[in-house]
Amino acid sequence: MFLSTSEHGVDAKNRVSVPAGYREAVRNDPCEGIYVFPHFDGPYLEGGGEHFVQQYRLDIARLPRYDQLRKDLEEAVLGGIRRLDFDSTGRVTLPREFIEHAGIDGRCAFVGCDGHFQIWNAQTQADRLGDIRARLSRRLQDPAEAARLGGGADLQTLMGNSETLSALLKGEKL
Amino acid sequence: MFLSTSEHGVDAKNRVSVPAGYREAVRNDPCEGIYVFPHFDGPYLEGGGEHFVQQYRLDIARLPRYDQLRKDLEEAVLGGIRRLDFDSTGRVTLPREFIEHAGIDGRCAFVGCDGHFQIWNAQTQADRLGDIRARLSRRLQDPAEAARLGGGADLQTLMGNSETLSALLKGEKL
DNA sequence: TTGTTTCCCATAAATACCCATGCTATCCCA
DNA sequence: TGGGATAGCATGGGTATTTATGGGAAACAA
Repeated sequence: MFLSTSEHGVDAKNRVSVPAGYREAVRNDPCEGIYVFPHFDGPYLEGGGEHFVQQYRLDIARLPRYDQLRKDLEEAVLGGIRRLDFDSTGRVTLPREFIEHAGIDGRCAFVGCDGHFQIWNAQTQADRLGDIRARLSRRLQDPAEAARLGGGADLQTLMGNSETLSALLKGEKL
Repeated sequence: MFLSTSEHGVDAKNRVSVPAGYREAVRNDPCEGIYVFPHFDGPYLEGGGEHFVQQYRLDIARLPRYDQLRKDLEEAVLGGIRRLDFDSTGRVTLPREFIEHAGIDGRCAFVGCDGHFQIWNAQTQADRLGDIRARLSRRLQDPAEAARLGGGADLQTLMGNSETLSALLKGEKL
């Protein structure tokens, strides 16, 4: 999966090398490339492999057909997604509107988030990181917030407490 | 499937290039073209390939024979659909009434929504996108709304990502 | 005719493809 | 342990191909 952050240059043709580890993560996908869209939540792009798109399609398909949230997601997410194919050296070309949305000028940062990744203007991302760390530090001092993060139960405990997991372990289907 | 948004010019003969990726998506259909109709939900057209039409036929066929909803859908959807064939360079000619319905003047935007796509007046679509993003961003800050969209990772996802968990769920011991 | 549609060709811009270079971390052997 | 060889990665730039789009000739309908 997608892990770690790395910074890359974006050349005059809007090409950028996708981190080798990310390419490795999508090696078994049917197509040689990544799916990316301008995120609605801020000046950054979100992307991933086949599985990443499937997850959005699934989430959207679960909503009622004429639900406003569904229609919005279809247009903003599915309508925004573009498949970016790797060239022979593992680069992709960013569409101009993506570059504008993320305010990328020369350098960008890939931030791995397990099942997906983000692409930021390199400087913006670097600045954000400090704020994010400070916020986390502050928030997790609140026991209630800390508890949301797993509450201290490890897998063993979960297995003992969860009927679903127990069922699974007995070979039943979800 | 149909993904991504792209803007194209509509010339004096009402011709417009269908995005290459969309043509690719219907390559295996029996006919060289797309099916389009003026949507009842707003000033835009909706279209797709063979599969798109079949889906509507199925949905409608499932309704009782003399149901008003069925009759309306038959007339508005099935009656509105036209097959637009590609010319040798991948363009289609939009019927006059389609152009009027969508208020297209010079430029239009194709918005891919997975199984189908929409065609908007380019400016209208650009303006809407800003609103949609803002609405989504706002809505998904509400934990209740966010939860509708899948919430935390489900077990299947976790299983796909973690060898340890997969092993666990298959009954192996830690 | 006159207006409309279909087919064909021309061109410009955007995109994909190819090969070359420099950097760095790693390995191997003295 | 040091230093050169090596492999993988990031990056630069030239060329070919595809795509979008404009316009004209031929076929068709009113």
